[in-house]
Amino acid sequence: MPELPEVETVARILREGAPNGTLPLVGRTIRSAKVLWPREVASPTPHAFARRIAGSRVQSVGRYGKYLLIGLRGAGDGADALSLLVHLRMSGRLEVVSRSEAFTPHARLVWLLDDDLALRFEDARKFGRVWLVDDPAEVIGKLGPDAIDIKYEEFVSRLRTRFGALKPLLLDQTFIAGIGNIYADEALHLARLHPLRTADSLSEDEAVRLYAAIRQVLLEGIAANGASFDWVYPGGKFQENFKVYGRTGQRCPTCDSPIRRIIVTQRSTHFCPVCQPPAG
DNA sequence: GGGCATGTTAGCAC
DNA sequence: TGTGCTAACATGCC
Repeated sequence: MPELPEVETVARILREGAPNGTLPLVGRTIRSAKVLWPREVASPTPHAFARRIAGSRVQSVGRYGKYLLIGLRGAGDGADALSLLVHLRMSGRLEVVSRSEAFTPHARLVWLLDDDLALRFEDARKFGRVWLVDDPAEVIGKLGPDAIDIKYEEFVSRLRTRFGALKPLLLDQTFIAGIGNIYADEALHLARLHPLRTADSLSEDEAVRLYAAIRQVLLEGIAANGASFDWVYPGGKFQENFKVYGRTGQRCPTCDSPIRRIIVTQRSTHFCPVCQPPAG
């Protein structure tokens, strides 16, 4: 499921709960951690991870790029601040559930909470990762600015140091953090830029369009609670607004031309050949 | 069975 | 150093 808008939606639900009765995670005490698939614990060792997190209390839930940042206060006096970071990768889901619902077939980690609740990390494809660190920068320190927070001046100054194609650039989390394959394609279409245009070829006007398009598609995605269109993740509505992603051969909503699909750096890339002409 | 999948990383070449 | 290509991670759906 997870690009910036989907991760933001998960963070909001963990912070505030959800209308369907899902309770907030903030304020809960983590009694213990059950590691069902140790390879998803990136740091420290799974044993140390479980030992160190036990007894801590959830202070905050945030997001940076595609990472969930869960702020903890450790157990005991002189309690140290800890950060639990979760990356959902391709198929991760993180939800507060009742303890009786926690141990599903795809549950990879389960944190047992107070009041017979649990925080469940399901991940069919096992690509997800969790970290327990003193300082989030140990994990996210090399990421670029968050794609929602970045200001235009910084976006352009970073853009002007790059020379490669726009599609892989938008997916480069050290350039800008949070954009994935869907929102990259949607942003490039909205900006009327071909995915293989190079960063150094953009005019000032085109750079403005790209910046504005990124903001718009991400904010619309957040407003729609993200996108969901397969077996992985129910909930969001943004898939109903896709203009190009997954619409190969269908009509461009702007100009009625058939949407084309190409492969760029191993990723499916959808664009309108009329609205997004190649450089030339 | 083959092709596809919202992500990231390592190794390699230029 | 920047860029981009390939393979790998592991599983499930169509």
